[in-house]
Amino acid sequence: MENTLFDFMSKYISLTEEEKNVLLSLDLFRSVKKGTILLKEGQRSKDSYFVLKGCIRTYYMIEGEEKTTAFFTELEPLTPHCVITKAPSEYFVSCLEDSILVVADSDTGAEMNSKFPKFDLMCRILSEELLAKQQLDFDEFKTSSPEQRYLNLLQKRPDLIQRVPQHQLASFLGIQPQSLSRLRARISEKK
Amino acid sequence: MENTLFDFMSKYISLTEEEKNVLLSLDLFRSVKKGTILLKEGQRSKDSYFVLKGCIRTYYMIEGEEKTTAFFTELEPLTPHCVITKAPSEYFVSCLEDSILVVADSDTGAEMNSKFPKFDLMCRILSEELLAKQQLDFDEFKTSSPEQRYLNLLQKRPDLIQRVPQHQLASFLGIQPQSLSRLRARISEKK
DNA sequence: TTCATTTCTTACCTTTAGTGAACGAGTTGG
DNA sequence: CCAACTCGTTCACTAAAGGTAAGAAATGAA
Repeated sequence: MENTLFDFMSKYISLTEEEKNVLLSLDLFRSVKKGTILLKEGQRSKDSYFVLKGCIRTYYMIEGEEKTTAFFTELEPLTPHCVITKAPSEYFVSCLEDSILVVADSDTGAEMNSKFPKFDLMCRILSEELLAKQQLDFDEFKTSSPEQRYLNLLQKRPDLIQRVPQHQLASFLGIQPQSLSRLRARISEKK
Repeated sequence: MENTLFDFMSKYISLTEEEKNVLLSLDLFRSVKKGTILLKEGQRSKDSYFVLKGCIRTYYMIEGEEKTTAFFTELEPLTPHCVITKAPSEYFVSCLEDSILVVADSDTGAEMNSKFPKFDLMCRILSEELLAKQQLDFDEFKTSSPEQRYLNLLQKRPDLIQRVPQHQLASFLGIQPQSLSRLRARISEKK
Protein backbone atom coordinates (compact mmCIF):
# COMPACT_ATOMS: atom_id res chain seq x y z
CA MET A 1 0.00 0.00 0.00
CA GLU A 2 2.69 2.51 1.01
CA ASN A 3 4.87 1.03 -1.68
CA THR A 4 2.24 1.61 -4.33
CA LEU A 5 2.41 5.30 -3.50
CA PHE A 6 6.20 5.43 -3.31
CA ASP A 7 6.58 3.54 -6.59
CA PHE A 8 4.28 6.03 -8.24
CA MET A 9 6.16 9.02 -6.83
CA SER A 10 9.53 7.59 -7.79
CA LYS A 11 8.54 7.97 -11.44
CA TYR A 12 8.84 11.70 -10.90
CA ILE A 13 11.34 12.23 -8.08
CA SER A 14 13.66 10.15 -5.93
CA LEU A 15 12.67 9.86 -2.28
CA THR A 16 15.00 9.56 0.68
CA GLU A 17 14.08 7.36 3.63
CA GLU A 18 13.57 10.49 5.68
CA GLU A 19 11.07 11.88 3.21
CA LYS A 20 9.22 8.58 3.12
CA ASN A 21 9.00 8.60 6.89
CA VAL A 22 7.66 12.14 6.97
CA LEU A 23 5.01 11.09 4.45
CA LEU A 24 4.08 8.04 6.50
CA SER A 25 3.91 10.08 9.69
CA LEU A 26 1.17 12.18 8.14
CA ASP A 27 -1.13 9.15 8.17
CA LEU A 28 -2.78 9.89 4.83
CA PHE A 29 -4.18 6.45 3.99
CA ARG A 30 -7.92 5.95 4.17
CA SER A 31 -10.07 2.92 3.62
CA VAL A 32 -13.41 4.04 2.22
CA LYS A 33 -16.64 2.04 1.83
CA LYS A 34 -18.54 1.89 -1.44
CA GLY A 35 -21.17 4.61 -1.62
CA THR A 36 -19.38 7.02 0.70
CA ILE A 37 -19.75 10.61 -0.43
CA LEU A 38 -16.37 12.30 -0.13
CA LEU A 39 -17.47 15.75 -1.26
CA LYS A 40 -20.90 17.30 -1.69
CA GLU A 41 -22.07 20.08 -3.98
CA GLY A 42 -21.86 23.42 -2.18
CA GLN A 43 -19.32 22.13 0.31
CA ARG A 44 -15.90 23.71 0.80
CA SER A 45 -13.03 21.27 1.02
CA LYS A 46 -9.26 21.25 0.87
CA ASP A 47 -8.87 17.53 0.26
CA SER A 48 -7.20 16.01 -2.78
CA TYR A 49 -7.37 12.29 -3.50
CA PHE A 50 -5.09 9.66 -4.92
CA VAL A 51 -6.58 6.24 -5.63
CA LEU A 52 -4.46 3.29 -4.51
CA LYS A 53 -7.23 0.77 -5.00
CA GLY A 54 -10.83 1.04 -6.08
CA CYS A 55 -12.69 3.76 -7.95
CA ILE A 56 -14.17 7.17 -7.22
CA ARG A 57 -16.32 9.35 -9.44
CA THR A 58 -17.32 12.98 -9.83
CA TYR A 59 -20.91 13.82 -10.67
CA TYR A 60 -23.24 16.77 -10.94
CA MET A 61 -26.84 16.88 -9.83
CA ILE A 62 -28.68 18.57 -12.69
CA GLU A 63 -32.46 18.82 -12.55
CA GLY A 64 -32.60 15.91 -10.14
CA GLU A 65 -30.42 13.73 -12.35
CA GLU A 66 -26.93 12.49 -11.60
CA LYS A 67 -24.50 13.36 -14.40
CA THR A 68 -21.25 11.46 -13.99
CA THR A 69 -18.35 13.20 -15.70
CA ALA A 70 -15.22 11.39 -14.54
CA PHE A 71 -13.89 8.24 -12.96
CA PHE A 72 -10.61 7.88 -11.08
CA THR A 73 -9.10 4.45 -10.60
CA GLU A 74 -5.78 2.96 -9.49
CA LEU A 75 -2.91 5.49 -9.52
CA GLU A 76 -5.06 8.41 -10.61
CA PRO A 77 -5.12 11.68 -8.65
CA LEU A 78 -8.07 14.03 -8.23
CA THR A 79 -7.88 17.59 -6.99
CA PRO A 80 -11.45 18.89 -7.02
CA HIS A 81 -12.02 22.25 -8.64
CA CYS A 82 -13.19 23.79 -5.35
CA VAL A 83 -9.82 23.05 -3.73
CA ILE A 84 -8.16 25.28 -6.31
CA THR A 85 -10.73 28.06 -6.27
CA LYS A 86 -11.54 27.85 -2.52
CA ALA A 87 -15.19 28.22 -3.51
CA PRO A 88 -18.13 25.86 -2.83
CA SER A 89 -17.97 22.71 -4.91
CA GLU A 90 -19.93 22.48 -8.17
CA TYR A 91 -20.09 18.71 -7.97
CA PHE A 92 -20.11 15.58 -5.83
CA VAL A 93 -17.33 13.06 -5.36
CA SER A 94 -18.31 9.58 -4.29
CA CYS A 95 -16.83 6.17 -3.85
CA LEU A 96 -17.92 3.60 -6.44
CA GLU A 97 -16.22 0.61 -4.84
CA ASP A 98 -14.63 -0.15 -1.50
CA SER A 99 -11.41 1.79 -1.97
CA ILE A 100 -8.08 2.71 -0.47
CA LEU A 101 -7.20 6.34 -0.95
CA VAL A 102 -4.50 8.81 -0.06
CA VAL A 103 -6.28 11.91 1.19
CA ALA A 104 -4.23 15.08 1.51
CA ASP A 105 -5.30 18.45 2.75
CA SER A 106 -3.98 21.35 0.62
CA ASP A 107 -2.48 22.97 3.75
CA THR A 108 -0.51 19.79 4.42
CA GLY A 109 0.42 19.76 0.74
CA ALA A 110 1.65 23.35 0.83
CA GLU A 111 3.70 22.59 3.93
CA MET A 112 5.29 19.56 2.31
CA ASN A 113 5.98 21.55 -0.83
CA SER A 114 7.80 24.28 1.04
CA LYS A 115 9.72 21.81 3.19
CA PHE A 116 10.67 19.59 0.23
CA PRO A 117 10.94 21.56 -3.03
CA LYS A 118 11.07 18.19 -4.77
CA PHE A 119 7.37 17.76 -4.09
CA ASP A 120 6.62 21.06 -5.72
CA LEU A 121 8.47 19.87 -8.79
CA MET A 122 6.53 16.60 -8.81
CA CYS A 123 3.24 18.44 -8.52
CA ARG A 124 4.17 20.70 -11.42
CA ILE A 125 5.14 17.82 -13.68
CA LEU A 126 2.04 15.87 -12.71
CA SER A 127 -0.26 18.81 -13.37
CA GLU A 128 1.34 19.47 -16.72
CA GLU A 129 1.03 15.83 -17.72
CA LEU A 130 -2.57 15.61 -16.58
CA LEU A 131 -3.44 18.84 -18.35
CA ALA A 132 -1.92 17.66 -21.61
CA LYS A 133 -3.59 14.25 -21.32
CA GLN A 134 -6.95 15.77 -20.56
CA GLN A 135 -6.63 18.05 -23.55
CA LEU A 136 -6.24 14.98 -25.75
CA ASP A 137 -9.22 13.27 -24.11
CA PHE A 138 -11.33 16.35 -24.66
CA ASP A 139 -10.19 16.61 -28.27
CA GLU A 140 -11.07 12.98 -28.87
CA PHE A 141 -14.48 13.49 -27.30
CA LYS A 142 -15.22 16.49 -29.51
CA THR A 143 -14.18 14.77 -32.70
CA SER A 144 -16.06 11.49 -32.09
CA SER A 145 -19.65 10.33 -32.22
CA PRO A 146 -21.14 8.66 -29.13
CA GLU A 147 -20.70 5.26 -30.77
CA GLN A 148 -17.03 5.94 -31.53
CA ARG A 149 -16.55 7.18 -27.99
CA TYR A 150 -17.97 3.95 -26.62
CA LEU A 151 -15.78 1.86 -28.90
CA ASN A 152 -12.75 3.91 -27.87
CA LEU A 153 -13.54 3.34 -24.22
CA LEU A 154 -13.89 -0.37 -24.93
CA GLN A 155 -10.34 -0.28 -26.29
CA LYS A 156 -8.68 2.01 -23.78
CA ARG A 157 -10.49 1.30 -20.54
CA PRO A 158 -12.29 -2.06 -20.83
CA ASP A 159 -12.14 -2.33 -17.04
CA LEU A 160 -14.38 0.74 -16.66
CA ILE A 161 -17.12 -0.86 -18.72
CA GLN A 162 -17.04 -3.85 -16.39
CA ARG A 163 -16.89 -2.11 -13.06
CA VAL A 164 -19.13 0.92 -13.67
CA PRO A 165 -22.96 0.93 -13.88
CA GLN A 166 -24.26 1.61 -17.40
CA HIS A 167 -26.20 4.74 -16.55
CA GLN A 168 -23.06 6.31 -15.09
CA LEU A 169 -21.07 5.31 -18.15
CA ALA A 170 -23.76 6.90 -20.31
CA SER A 171 -23.38 10.39 -18.89
CA PHE A 172 -19.62 9.94 -18.93
CA LEU A 173 -20.03 9.40 -22.69
CA GLY A 174 -22.31 12.42 -22.93
CA ILE A 175 -25.53 10.54 -23.72
CA GLN A 176 -28.69 9.14 -22.07
CA PRO A 177 -28.70 5.64 -20.56
CA GLN A 178 -31.30 4.47 -23.12
CA SER A 179 -29.09 5.66 -25.94
CA LEU A 180 -26.16 3.70 -24.59
CA SER A 181 -28.33 0.61 -24.37
CA ARG A 182 -29.49 1.02 -27.97
CA LEU A 183 -26.00 1.78 -29.16
CA ARG A 184 -24.69 -1.42 -27.59
CA ALA A 185 -27.46 -3.44 -29.21
CA ARG A 186 -26.61 -1.82 -32.56
CA ILE A 187 -22.95 -2.73 -32.22
CA SER A 188 -23.54 -6.36 -31.28
CA GLU A 189 -25.94 -6.75 -34.22
CA LYS A 190 -23.28 -5.60 -36.65
CA LYS A 191 -20.96 -8.41 -35.61
CA MET B 1 3.56 44.48 -24.53
CA GLU B 2 6.18 43.55 -21.91
CA ASN B 3 3.89 45.01 -19.29
CA THR B 4 1.00 42.80 -20.38
CA LEU B 5 3.18 39.80 -19.62
CA PHE B 6 4.51 41.16 -16.33
CA ASP B 7 1.03 42.14 -15.17
CA PHE B 8 -0.15 38.63 -15.87
CA MET B 9 2.77 37.06 -14.03
CA SER B 10 2.37 39.37 -11.05
CA LYS B 11 -0.98 37.72 -10.36
CA TYR B 12 1.01 34.64 -9.35
CA ILE B 13 4.41 35.87 -8.14
CA SER B 14 6.18 39.16 -7.51
CA LEU B 15 8.98 40.00 -9.91
CA THR B 16 12.15 41.93 -9.15
CA GLU B 17 13.62 44.30 -11.72
CA GLU B 18 16.47 41.85 -12.19
CA GLU B 19 14.10 39.02 -13.04
CA LYS B 20 12.22 41.21 -15.46
CA ASN B 21 15.49 42.10 -17.17
CA VAL B 22 16.50 38.47 -17.47
CA LEU B 23 13.14 37.73 -19.05
CA LEU B 24 13.50 40.62 -21.48
CA SER B 25 17.02 39.57 -22.40
CA LEU B 26 15.67 36.24 -23.63
CA ASP B 27 13.86 38.08 -26.44
CA LEU B 28 10.73 35.92 -26.35
CA PHE B 29 8.29 38.22 -28.11
CA ARG B 30 7.16 37.28 -31.61
CA SER B 31 4.91 39.00 -34.07
CA VAL B 32 3.13 36.38 -36.15
CA LYS B 33 1.10 36.82 -39.34
CA LYS B 34 -2.40 35.41 -39.74
CA GLY B 35 -2.29 31.93 -41.25
CA THR B 36 1.19 31.07 -40.00
CA ILE B 37 1.45 27.45 -38.95
CA LEU B 38 3.35 27.32 -35.66
CA LEU B 39 3.35 23.54 -35.29
CA LYS B 40 2.58 20.74 -37.74
CA GLU B 41 1.29 17.24 -37.12
CA GLY B 42 4.19 14.83 -36.79
CA GLN B 43 6.62 17.59 -35.90
CA ARG B 44 8.65 17.62 -32.69
CA SER B 45 8.75 20.91 -30.89
CA LYS B 46 9.70 22.34 -27.51
CA ASP B 47 7.86 25.63 -27.89
CA SER B 48 5.10 26.83 -25.61
CA TYR B 49 3.01 29.88 -26.41
CA PHE B 50 1.43 32.71 -24.51
CA VAL B 51 -0.93 34.98 -26.41
CA LEU B 52 -0.45 38.69 -25.78
CA LYS B 53 -2.65 39.76 -28.66
CA GLY B 54 -4.55 37.86 -31.32
CA CYS B 55 -5.70 34.26 -31.50
CA ILE B 56 -4.20 30.86 -32.22
CA ARG B 57 -5.96 27.52 -32.64
CA THR B 58 -5.19 23.83 -32.42
CA TYR B 59 -6.65 21.50 -35.03
CA TYR B 60 -6.42 17.90 -36.21
CA MET B 61 -6.47 16.72 -39.78
CA ILE B 62 -8.87 13.78 -39.81
CA GLU B 63 -9.75 12.15 -43.13
CA GLY B 64 -8.79 15.30 -44.97
CA GLU B 65 -10.92 17.49 -42.73
CA GLU B 66 -9.74 20.12 -40.28
CA LYS B 67 -11.15 19.55 -36.80
CA THR B 68 -10.57 22.59 -34.60
CA THR B 69 -10.57 21.71 -30.91
CA ALA B 70 -9.31 24.80 -29.10
CA PHE B 71 -8.74 28.54 -29.38
CA PHE B 72 -6.29 30.59 -27.35
CA THR B 73 -6.73 34.33 -27.09
CA GLU B 74 -5.36 37.21 -25.00
CA LEU B 75 -3.57 36.05 -21.81
CA GLU B 76 -4.04 32.33 -22.54
CA PRO B 77 -1.08 29.93 -22.51
CA LEU B 78 -0.68 26.83 -24.68
CA THR B 79 1.81 24.08 -24.09
CA PRO B 80 1.26 21.55 -26.89
CA HIS B 81 0.96 17.92 -25.85
CA CYS B 82 4.09 16.97 -27.80
CA VAL B 83 6.20 19.33 -25.69
CA ILE B 84 5.27 17.32 -22.61
CA THR B 85 5.63 13.88 -24.18
CA LYS B 86 8.59 14.72 -26.43
CA ALA B 87 6.81 12.76 -29.15
CA PRO B 88 5.65 13.90 -32.62
CA SER B 89 2.65 16.22 -32.46
CA GLU B 90 -0.86 14.82 -32.93
CA TYR B 91 -2.17 18.16 -34.12
CA PHE B 92 -1.49 21.49 -35.81
CA VAL B 93 -1.24 24.92 -34.22
CA SER B 94 -1.91 27.91 -36.40
CA CYS B 95 -2.40 31.59 -36.15
CA LEU B 96 -5.97 32.80 -36.73
CA GLU B 97 -5.19 36.51 -36.64
CA ASP B 98 -2.09 38.66 -36.80
CA SER B 99 -0.83 38.05 -33.27
CA ILE B 100 1.80 38.90 -30.73
CA LEU B 101 3.03 35.88 -28.82
CA VAL B 102 5.53 34.95 -26.16
CA VAL B 103 7.30 31.86 -27.44
CA ALA B 104 9.37 29.90 -24.95
CA ASP B 105 11.45 26.82 -25.50
CA SER B 106 11.07 24.20 -22.76
CA ASP B 107 14.87 24.16 -22.27
CA THR B 108 14.82 27.90 -21.63
CA GLY B 109 11.85 27.33 -19.34
CA ALA B 110 13.67 24.65 -17.37
CA GLU B 111 16.70 26.90 -17.02
CA MET B 112 14.59 29.78 -15.74
CA ASN B 113 12.78 27.46 -13.36
CA SER B 114 16.00 26.22 -11.79
CA LYS B 115 17.50 29.70 -11.62
CA PHE B 116 14.33 31.26 -10.19
CA PRO B 117 12.30 28.76 -8.12
CA LYS B 118 9.52 31.35 -8.18
CA PHE B 119 8.88 30.48 -11.81
CA ASP B 120 8.48 26.85 -10.96
CA LEU B 121 5.87 27.80 -8.40
CA MET B 122 4.06 29.96 -10.93
CA CYS B 123 4.04 27.14 -13.47
CA ARG B 124 2.63 24.73 -10.90
CA ILE B 125 -0.17 27.07 -9.89
CA LEU B 126 -0.95 27.89 -13.50
CA SER B 127 -1.09 24.22 -14.50
CA GLU B 128 -3.32 23.36 -11.58
CA GLU B 129 -5.66 26.23 -12.38
CA LEU B 130 -5.80 25.34 -16.06
CA LEU B 131 -6.38 21.68 -15.29
CA ALA B 132 -9.24 22.45 -12.94
CA LYS B 133 -10.75 24.93 -15.39
CA GLN B 134 -10.51 22.51 -18.26
CA GLN B 135 -12.17 19.83 -16.19
CA LEU B 136 -15.16 22.14 -15.75
CA ASP B 137 -15.23 22.95 -19.46
CA PHE B 138 -15.15 19.26 -20.30
CA ASP B 139 -17.89 18.52 -17.78
CA GLU B 140 -20.06 21.26 -19.23
CA PHE B 141 -19.49 19.92 -22.72
CA LYS B 142 -20.49 16.40 -21.70
CA THR B 143 -23.65 17.50 -19.96
CA SER B 144 -24.89 19.85 -22.70
CA SER B 145 -26.55 19.48 -26.08
CA PRO B 146 -24.92 21.17 -29.09
CA GLU B 147 -27.50 23.95 -28.88
CA GLN B 148 -26.80 24.54 -25.19
CA ARG B 149 -23.09 24.52 -25.90
CA TYR B 150 -23.55 27.22 -28.53
CA LEU B 151 -25.70 29.32 -26.19
CA ASN B 152 -23.11 28.90 -23.44
CA LEU B 153 -20.38 30.06 -25.76
CA LEU B 154 -22.51 33.03 -26.74
CA GLN B 155 -22.63 33.96 -23.04
CA LYS B 156 -19.08 33.20 -22.03
CA ARG B 157 -17.04 33.98 -25.14
CA PRO B 158 -19.11 36.20 -27.44
CA ASP B 159 -15.85 37.48 -28.91
CA LEU B 160 -14.98 34.01 -30.24
CA ILE B 161 -18.22 33.85 -32.22
CA GLN B 162 -17.30 37.14 -33.86
CA ARG B 163 -13.66 36.53 -34.63
CA VAL B 164 -13.68 32.83 -35.60
CA PRO B 165 -14.99 31.30 -38.89
CA GLN B 166 -18.20 29.28 -38.45
CA HIS B 167 -16.81 25.97 -39.66
CA GLN B 168 -14.03 26.18 -37.09
CA LEU B 169 -16.52 27.05 -34.37
CA ALA B 170 -18.61 24.05 -35.42
CA SER B 171 -15.92 21.47 -34.78
CA PHE B 172 -15.01 23.32 -31.58
CA LEU B 173 -18.64 22.66 -30.54
CA GLY B 174 -18.36 19.04 -31.68
CA ILE B 175 -20.74 19.29 -34.63
CA GLN B 176 -20.79 19.74 -38.43
CA PRO B 177 -20.83 23.24 -39.97
CA GLN B 178 -24.28 22.59 -41.48
CA SER B 179 -25.64 21.70 -38.06
CA LEU B 180 -24.32 24.91 -36.58
CA SER B 181 -25.96 26.83 -39.39
CA ARG B 182 -29.32 25.10 -38.75
CA LEU B 183 -29.01 25.50 -35.01
CA ARG B 184 -28.42 29.24 -35.36
CA ALA B 185 -31.43 29.57 -37.64
CA ARG B 186 -33.52 27.61 -35.10
CA ILE B 187 -32.45 29.92 -32.27
CA SER B 188 -33.17 33.15 -34.11
CA GLU B 189 -36.63 31.84 -35.11
CA LYS B 190 -37.52 31.20 -31.48
CA LYS B 191 -37.00 34.86 -30.61
C1' DT C 1 -36.65 -15.93 1.21
C1' DT C 2 -39.49 -11.86 -0.02
C1' DC C 3 -40.16 -7.20 -1.07
C1' DA C 4 -38.55 -2.91 -2.70
C1' DT C 5 -35.35 -0.43 -5.25
C1' DT C 6 -32.25 0.15 -8.72
C1' DT C 7 -30.63 -0.89 -13.16
C1' DC C 8 -31.04 -2.23 -17.80
C1' DT C 9 -33.56 -3.05 -21.91
C1' DT C 10 -37.31 -2.35 -25.41
C1' DA C 11 -40.76 0.03 -27.92
C1' DC C 12 -42.88 4.09 -29.88
C1' DC C 13 -42.62 8.71 -31.32
C1' DT C 14 -40.29 13.28 -31.60
C1' DT C 15 -36.37 16.01 -32.26
C1' DT C 16 -31.95 16.81 -33.80
C1' DA C 17 -27.60 15.75 -36.05
C1' DG C 18 -25.08 13.62 -40.12
C1' DT C 19 -24.68 13.42 -45.18
C1' DG C 20 -24.48 14.81 -49.86
C1' DA C 21 -25.68 18.15 -53.03
C1' DA C 22 -26.51 22.67 -54.60
C1' DC C 23 -26.51 27.72 -54.38
C1' DG C 24 -24.90 32.48 -53.92
C1' DA C 25 -21.50 35.74 -51.89
C1' DG C 26 -17.03 36.91 -51.31
C1' DT C 27 -11.79 36.18 -52.34
C1' DT C 28 -7.80 35.16 -54.71
C1' DG C 29 -4.86 34.57 -58.47
C1' DG C 30 -3.96 34.24 -63.18
C1' DC D 1 -12.03 40.02 -66.31
C1' DC D 2 -12.97 35.38 -65.36
C1' DA D 3 -12.03 30.88 -63.20
C1' DA D 4 -11.24 28.51 -59.09
C1' DC D 5 -11.81 28.37 -54.35
C1' DT D 6 -13.64 29.08 -49.78
C1' DC D 7 -17.38 29.93 -46.87
C1' DG D 8 -21.85 29.99 -45.07
C1' DT D 9 -26.42 28.56 -45.87
C1' DT D 10 -30.31 25.69 -47.39
C1' DC D 11 -32.62 21.41 -48.90
C1' DA D 12 -33.98 16.58 -48.85
C1' DC D 13 -32.97 12.40 -46.87
C1' DT D 14 -31.02 9.16 -43.47
C1' DA D 15 -29.37 7.95 -39.08
C1' DA D 16 -29.11 8.54 -34.46
C1' DA D 17 -30.21 10.58 -29.97
C1' DG D 18 -33.85 12.44 -26.67
C1' DG D 19 -38.33 11.65 -24.05
C1' DT D 20 -41.73 8.82 -22.15
C1' DA D 21 -43.31 4.70 -20.58
C1' DA D 22 -43.41 -0.13 -19.57
C1' DG D 23 -41.47 -4.18 -18.13
C1' DA D 24 -37.60 -7.52 -17.21
C1' DA D 25 -33.48 -8.41 -14.59
C1' DA D 26 -30.43 -7.68 -10.92
C1' DT D 27 -29.40 -6.00 -6.40
C1' DG D 28 -29.92 -5.13 -1.56
C1' DA D 29 -32.14 -5.09 2.78
C1' DA D 30 -35.39 -6.83 6.09
